[in-house]
Amino acid sequence: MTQTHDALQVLRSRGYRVTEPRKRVLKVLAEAQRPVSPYEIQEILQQKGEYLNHVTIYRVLDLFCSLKLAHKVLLGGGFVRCTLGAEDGCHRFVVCRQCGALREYADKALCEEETAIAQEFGFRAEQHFSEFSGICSECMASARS
Amino acid sequence: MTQTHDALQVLRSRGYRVTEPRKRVLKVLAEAQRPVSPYEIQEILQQKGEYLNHVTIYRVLDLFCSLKLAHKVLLGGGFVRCTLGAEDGCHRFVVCRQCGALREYADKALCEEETAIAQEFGFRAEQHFSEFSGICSECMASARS
DNA sequence: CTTTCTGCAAAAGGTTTGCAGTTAG
DNA sequence: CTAACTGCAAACCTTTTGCAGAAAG
Repeated sequence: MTQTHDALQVLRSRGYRVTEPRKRVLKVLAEAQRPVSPYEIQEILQQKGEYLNHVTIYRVLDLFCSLKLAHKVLLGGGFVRCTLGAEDGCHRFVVCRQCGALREYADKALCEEETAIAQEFGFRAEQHFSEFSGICSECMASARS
Repeated sequence: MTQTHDALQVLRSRGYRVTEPRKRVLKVLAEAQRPVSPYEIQEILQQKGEYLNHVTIYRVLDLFCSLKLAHKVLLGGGFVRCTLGAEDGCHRFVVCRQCGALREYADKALCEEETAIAQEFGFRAEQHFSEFSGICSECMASARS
């Protein structure tokens, strides 16, 4: 995972230390295919026999979010690795309401439209952040509803 | 507020009772210019000398959300009156990161674009829900940052 | 070695549940 | 009157804080 390696570089270059807990949380986020909550991260680690105090996990996630290495997904309330380095200030997610599967994307056109709408309301747009829920192909196949 | 009156009609027509607590919570939501949390609602009511148990507020909000009379805003975690009757399944918000001021809007073009993006990922879009943060005109004026 | 980070204990919020009593219709 | 609703108590889960000891660089 070069991506994980890059993240560690970000830590180092900003003067933060590369520690075992930080590497573990990063790995869980990288391997999770969906947003995971602090306590879920703890459980996942416990299954590998790697214990981390939940307070530590909270603090690591806080740090990661401030460095844009992770992102707090609001629908459901978990955390995900940020997969986007480009398109700054634009984090868009599709979340499957059934299984929680998540895809991140960025879209310039959407940002421009939203910025225009914001201006009509007297707002200056900064962070474009959107989540929308639907159902993924796998869940669509399994549940005929 | 005819809107409040309409909401009471929705309750009645769906077989729910129109009670004092429900009217009070509805009024607070209607008067609030920003998302309010359950405990904030309790405080606002207390200032008017109207006490409600927090559990009741939670249950009223749950009901309102299920009837689409209210909406849970994820940024910040409060609740707002749903101002949209039309454009079903489309709830978009601009939130001021400074003062929490909020505007709700719907936009068909955005929905269509998002639906198309979802399809590329194999998702069928259902609820279009977006929030984006910025800064409102008042906060822009007061803080020159 | 020194500063940063982690773990522990504990507290502080937020949210949910069960049940008895109240109230709307 | 009766089903629906509220209040209370208590449990539960999540998040935060302070401090002493451990570890990175």
